[in-house]
Amino acid sequence: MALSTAQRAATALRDRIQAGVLPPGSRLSEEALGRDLGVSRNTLREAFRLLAHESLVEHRLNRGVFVRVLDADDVRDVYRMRAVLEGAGVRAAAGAPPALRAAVGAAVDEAERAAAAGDWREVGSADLRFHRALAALAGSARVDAAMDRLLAELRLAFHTMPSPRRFHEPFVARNRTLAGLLDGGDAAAAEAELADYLRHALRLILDAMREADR
Amino acid sequence: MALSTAQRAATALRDRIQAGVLPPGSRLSEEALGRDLGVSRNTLREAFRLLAHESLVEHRLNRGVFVRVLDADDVRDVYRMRAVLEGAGVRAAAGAPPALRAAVGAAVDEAERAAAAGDWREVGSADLRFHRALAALAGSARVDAAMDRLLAELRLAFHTMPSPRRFHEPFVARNRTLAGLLDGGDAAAAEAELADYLRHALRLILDAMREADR
DNA sequence: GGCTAGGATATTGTTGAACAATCCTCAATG
DNA sequence: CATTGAGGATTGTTCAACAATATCCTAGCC
Repeated sequence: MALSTAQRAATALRDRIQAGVLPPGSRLSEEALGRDLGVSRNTLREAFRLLAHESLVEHRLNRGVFVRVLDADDVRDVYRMRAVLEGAGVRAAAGAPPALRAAVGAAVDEAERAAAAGDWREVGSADLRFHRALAALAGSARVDAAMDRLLAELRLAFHTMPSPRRFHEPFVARNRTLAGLLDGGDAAAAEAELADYLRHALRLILDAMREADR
Repeated sequence: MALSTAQRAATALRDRIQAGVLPPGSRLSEEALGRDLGVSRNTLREAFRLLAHESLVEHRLNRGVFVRVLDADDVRDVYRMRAVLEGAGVRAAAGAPPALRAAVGAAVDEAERAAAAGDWREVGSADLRFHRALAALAGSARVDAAMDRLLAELRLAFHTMPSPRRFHEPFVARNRTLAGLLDGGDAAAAEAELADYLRHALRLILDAMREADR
């Protein structure tokens, strides 16, 4: 037992949330979930704190914990922060270790392979890996951790996307373009491409959210 | 009672940590602290989770929680992340709302007043406010939150600084310089000044840490 | 003397039950 | 229709107990 019971309960909940079994807005009843997962209320509460730390869940005093709901403002802010972290990575690309630079290209390769196979779910996660690799170029553990939290949050919003293909397909080519600019050492162009990419992706998500609201 | 018992316990512990009553490395005994604060072990554990979220405290399975100890690598990484967040703020300064830009200047004013009065502790916290205001120029709630966590972590390292004056005095003038460059709209110069400022501050802290290790 | 094994001790991890405090529902009232 | 209040459900907190794990000390060995 390398992990505590609370950590295992948190993992079980995290899986259910990201699989969509517990959709955003759901209230997580301590009694029902505790019975379901076979842990006591106190332990479940510790698990809740862990998930709250990851912003997957929101704790409201005396009202319980709820699966996080991202509104349009949240999504806009997530993209602002993405621009900060990924932008830092892109600017640091020239001086970054070869291993980190290679990870960027590898993620693009995987996305292209998955796209060719029509596996859009895998395209999505390769896309996340690509952008995580961009931020990692900054060479900071804290930037990496912040990026991970950010992407976990973003995954919540992806649940409202109707067609994974329509959302991910346009970005495979853009990722390739961006990786090419980085390899070529054209930092300014890479930064501009990244900024435009993020604007584009943000617009698609916001459109989908407006759509889903009706 | 707007705050939960756990939150109040966390506040009490946070105060003791930042006041140096509980120095980095201290083990926080559940029983002793629970008796001391008048809360149960379960509630204290919830408070621990909150502080762990702020990186003030570290939870090791089956060994308890300890006041966080920053080593040299941690401090270097904190400054890498500061460069990312504050750099983003500086680059966004031109387009930032007037209220946010005014906050930058106000923090410098306060630091100068405190320096004139010889209150070096207040100079230190005005300095933190200044840099928080820089990051805030990015206009992102998530950047603000990340910056707050970062500065809370950094405060832990400040405890090893022998002379607050020697550490804070040189930076009052540099902050003024930086604010001037921002007001003048010279973004590139401001960015360069920020980078050099951070290098300078990092070096002072690392020197002090090496000193303290003997 | 120094090292290892093993057990006593202390601390954390987890549980279940109990009660207090708070929120939500919904019917009765004006 | 808005308000109020009782009742029920859920969270907040405590307590006591036991299990699991780490730490420390001692005895025995080389």
